[in-house]
Amino acid sequence: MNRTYLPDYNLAITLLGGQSFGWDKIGDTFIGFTVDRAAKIKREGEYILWQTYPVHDDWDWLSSYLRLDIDYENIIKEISKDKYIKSAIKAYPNLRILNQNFEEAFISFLCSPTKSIVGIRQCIRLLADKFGDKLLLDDREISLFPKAERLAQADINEILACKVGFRAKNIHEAAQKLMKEPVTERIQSLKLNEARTELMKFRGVGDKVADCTLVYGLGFNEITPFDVWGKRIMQKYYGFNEKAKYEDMSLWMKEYFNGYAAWAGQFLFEYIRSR
DNA sequence: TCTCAGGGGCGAT
DNA sequence: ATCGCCCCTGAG
Repeated sequence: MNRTYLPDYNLAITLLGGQSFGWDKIGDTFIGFTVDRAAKIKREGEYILWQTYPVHDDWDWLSSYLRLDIDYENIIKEISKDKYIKSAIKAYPNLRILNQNFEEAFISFLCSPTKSIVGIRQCIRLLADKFGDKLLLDDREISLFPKAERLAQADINEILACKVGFRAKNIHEAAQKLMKEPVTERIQSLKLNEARTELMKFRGVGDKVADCTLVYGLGFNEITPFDVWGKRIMQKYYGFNEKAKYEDMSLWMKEYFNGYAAWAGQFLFEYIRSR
């Protein structure tokens, strides 16, 4: 295991909250899989012990995944102007947003509609076991997140067997569409609004799935996804009424948090939902 | 055993 | 713009 100084990073809530679905805490070690790497991370005081697989010692990958390139202090400073956010930061210090692979985040959130987080996690593991590459983490075999290419080739019934229900068709279609043209490269090159429009052209992608993909898979900081909890919170704490539209709440958050709505939302929704 | 909501979105009105 | 339905699971 490598040892790296990283005091201000809340591994538990960042890795096990609802932004990525491939992580488990086994004993005091976080073990997770993504589409191209698996990793072990363990906190030791102000340091982390870590290893990556199948490529070992890949700090370039891990630091990018953990998104250590952003100016976290500044973001915290910016969003702390809101009193609820301030409380949330106090309750969950050092919560972060991960930088996930675009296709991985996209496919993950295609599994999410009307599912609980445990449900999504279960689907992702079944898909990984059926379609993902296998590799050995020391003494333990683990499946990587399936590549879109593999899902595109799959029989729809195989995908259905992963308990995704009516989402199977959406996942299959999306994977095929990602293979057809260089859609991934193109979407990754677009600005926020254009990328959002492109994502919404996929079957199964509405406001929520699009925004989750934009924030967790494409690195946009300036918007936040609203789930049912998010909507309730906006009503309870920020004066939106029951009829408030997704777009209205989204625009307001974008303005209010001035470029960092993603981070504000992450704190806010994590904080209130877990109470 | 049953009901119900769960980090929504689609398609018919 | 509204509303029933999509498939499946775990909680109550």
